[in-house]
Amino acid sequence: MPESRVERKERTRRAILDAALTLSEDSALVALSLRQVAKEVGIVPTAFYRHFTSIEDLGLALVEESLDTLRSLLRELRRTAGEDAGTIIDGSVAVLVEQVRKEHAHYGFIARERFAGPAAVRGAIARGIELAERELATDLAHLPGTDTWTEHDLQVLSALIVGAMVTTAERLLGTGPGSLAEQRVADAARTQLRMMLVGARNWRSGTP
Amino acid sequence: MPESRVERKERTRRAILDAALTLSEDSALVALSLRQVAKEVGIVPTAFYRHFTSIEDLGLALVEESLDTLRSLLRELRRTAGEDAGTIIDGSVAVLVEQVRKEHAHYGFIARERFAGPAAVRGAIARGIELAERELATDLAHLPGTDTWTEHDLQVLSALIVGAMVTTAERLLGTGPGSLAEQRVADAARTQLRMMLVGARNWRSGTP
DNA sequence: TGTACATCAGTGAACGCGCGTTCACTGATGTAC
DNA sequence: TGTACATCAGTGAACGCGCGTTCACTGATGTAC
Repeated sequence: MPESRVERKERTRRAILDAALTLSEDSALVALSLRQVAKEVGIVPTAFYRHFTSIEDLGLALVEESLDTLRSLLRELRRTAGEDAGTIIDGSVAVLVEQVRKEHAHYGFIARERFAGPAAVRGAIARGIELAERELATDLAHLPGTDTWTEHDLQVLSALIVGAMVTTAERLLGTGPGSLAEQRVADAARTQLRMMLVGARNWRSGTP
Repeated sequence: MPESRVERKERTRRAILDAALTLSEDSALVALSLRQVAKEVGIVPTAFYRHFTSIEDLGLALVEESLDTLRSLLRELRRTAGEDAGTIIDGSVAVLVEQVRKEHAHYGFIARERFAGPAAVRGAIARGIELAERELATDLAHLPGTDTWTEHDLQVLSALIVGAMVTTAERLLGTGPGSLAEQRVADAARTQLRMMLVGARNWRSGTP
């Protein structure tokens, strides 16, 4: 049974998105040209318009699917929780490494566009990270030992942890899968999370 | 006394660097064109070649002076140290806020090019941040209470602190000078440093 | 101090190139009867 | 099942535009004597 028209169209659309991710890999979305993308996909430049109204439109689609990937990471991280602190830490770092490996194109895209992208893209990424901070703050509030914490301190700790995870993800992007460097980054991340955990356990809100 | 030829040349060179920083502000170095820069400066495109051999050459000059700014921040931070922990934290955050305000163009440039820039630029920025991590690790080793720490743990804590400072600087870039948002970011940074300090004080290397 | 020459930052015309976008088209797939 | 028509992903020529780079130039500043 041959490919239907909609299947073929979807396949080309997917190829355009993948080509855009590949081509922007060692530069930025803003440096991408419609003709480059079309050439990489193997279609004529004008055929691009059957799938996207402009390069900006393509960029927004990439942001959306990259943020989807980010949201699925958050879901996966929460799914892993529930055990004791040490297990949560090891499990979370393992999930982070695995997800960054599996969707490295999306995470690379987010890292690149977070500050260098168009204003709309930067805003969307910032909101995605803020969402992660708020969700983590809520989770932290339900943990034992945080009943004396102010909401503000929970939010600040959450931002610290998310920031460390973002930095870890960015470092992972610079290492090869299964490499010694990757193991060192993952190991440092686990130690950092443990240090923050020790800090949190000994923290009393209101202490100067 | 009229401007000498070398003075005038230096002034134009400075104007080109400033125009490049301004024009790349809401996009990236890669999106900058020689003709745009020349127009902004008020010279004819070909006059650009009297000062730089290419846009890439201009980019490298911007990286160098941005990294100089980063190094002067590190020097300033170390100069402030020597007092008790609370004073060090308040002083460091104050210095960071002040420096990011004063040289926001350079810090913005670093934030943008850190992941989206050409490989040579990304490498230079990464080395600048690694240098900060190593220097801080050395400073931490000379502090009382860290004698039981392994070198590895000192390095990891250092990376955690530098990462939080980098994230703080990036957040400051998104706030207005003297704004409420700026105060909130500075306040969160102080609290985060205190939390990490509490973690460090209760940390024992080798603890699982 | 005055003159003759050298230097060189900035000019302006010209080039070939890749860009986004328009338009009329082709021909395979899908649908109505 | 067969035919006639509609849809629409992809084609190919053409356009005007901004780009980096070349080249010969101008005229003010600097230097040698």
